[in-house]
Amino acid sequence: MSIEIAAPIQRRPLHNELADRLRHMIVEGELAPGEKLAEKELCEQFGVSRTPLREAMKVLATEGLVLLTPNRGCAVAKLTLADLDEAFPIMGALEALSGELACRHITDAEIARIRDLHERMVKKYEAGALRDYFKLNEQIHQLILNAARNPTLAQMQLSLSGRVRRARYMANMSPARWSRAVAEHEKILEALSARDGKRLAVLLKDHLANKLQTVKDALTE
Amino acid sequence: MSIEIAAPIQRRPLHNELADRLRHMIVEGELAPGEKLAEKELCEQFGVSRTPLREAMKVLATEGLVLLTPNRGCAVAKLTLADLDEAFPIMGALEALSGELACRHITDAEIARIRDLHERMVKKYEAGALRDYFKLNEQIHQLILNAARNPTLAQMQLSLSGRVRRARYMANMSPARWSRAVAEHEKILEALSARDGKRLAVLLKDHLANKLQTVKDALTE
DNA sequence: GTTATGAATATTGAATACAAAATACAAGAT
DNA sequence: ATCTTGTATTTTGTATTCAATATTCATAAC
Repeated sequence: MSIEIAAPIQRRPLHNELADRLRHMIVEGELAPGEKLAEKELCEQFGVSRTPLREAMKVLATEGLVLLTPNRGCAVAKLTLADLDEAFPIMGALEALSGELACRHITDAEIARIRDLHERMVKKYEAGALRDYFKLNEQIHQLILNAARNPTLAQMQLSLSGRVRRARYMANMSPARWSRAVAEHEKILEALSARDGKRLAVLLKDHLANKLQTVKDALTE
Repeated sequence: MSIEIAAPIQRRPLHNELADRLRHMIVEGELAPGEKLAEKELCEQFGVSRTPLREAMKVLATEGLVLLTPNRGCAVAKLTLADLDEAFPIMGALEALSGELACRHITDAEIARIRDLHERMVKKYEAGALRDYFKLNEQIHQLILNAARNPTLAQMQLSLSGRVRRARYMANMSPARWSRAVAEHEKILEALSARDGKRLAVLLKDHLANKLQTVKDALTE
């Protein structure tokens, strides 16, 4: 008998696959906010029937990415300023909590990993590579979230950041704000290294509040 | 021409109605955690076809009330101790935030309303009417949440409390814990009246932490 | 020209039909 | 008797069909 464990054959329901694909398309901005999503069209595009597509839509609607209006179809949810004003304080509170929890649970190896990402992120900042900076930034926040050891929290945070991500605000962040964000990250790393949960919570909350201001500035111009 | 506006004829999709009904049944404990939900059976019970039922299930699964396993159906999500340990700190953080926001926005009339509920709640405590106490308690928290003027926050909080509500822990709250909870509510009302956001945030967070302990005590006996 | 009306068309909602997978069960092998 | 193995049944996943509603567009009235 073999010791090897055969990898299970990957088979998943169409509605899952569809929900993932559509979620990705919405979050990444491939489908514009407000865009009408006609069932027939999407079915042809994905080569599936309406049943699994409609099931996927219900999921996305529950996640707040899509708006279903009875008898008149489905549209990508718009992102209003009010939405951002609502979402960011929540994200701030959740990040603050995850910071506190992370300080209790994080290992030295995880901190080292974050420090590594942080240093690479700073280099991207110095090089003015905003796209790469943003990516590393996200990874750092993700690792802190993982260190909190609270999957429910991680999932909620992920869901919220998916919603606001579409704002695509980073594209026009002012030099002043960018430099400030980097400075904040420096302090975040410090607090995390010292495992100072209270301080990290405050830093992350403020960091998110500033991010909201950045987004709003970008959107109102 | 009449000034009266005719009430719109209420027509809603079956999947909405089904999701609401099933959600209620799960949250109120009419469907036990872990219970298998066979499509055929539910369809007959509600007198609908499988299509809208399945759509409703996708919604409930996204909300975390139900667990879908590919090709082998649907079951009411179980509530583990780990789930509670995850959910309560999040609820604490969200309540803290809503407390802070509420202090900024709440009107005198709203505070008066809460004070009224609070006093009635205390009377129920003195009378040992736990069921009524619990109901008023919920209403107070709900009003604070509304006063925060953040629908996204309210919705997330509602969703989380729906999940943990099934624990039905209040049924066996010790006299000591109950008295403590009432004392906490007294201070919560004070802070709210003084519109002391920071203090209210701390009180609500601690209140939730204590609630978690109550639940865990009730479940482990 | 603009607005109102109604038929034709398209789209969504729900039920049914069909396909694929899982479960239950019986017969045979060990 | 227990464990396989194969078959029947049930259940789930997806496609298709039918029905209800909304939209479009042409026509007519003003």
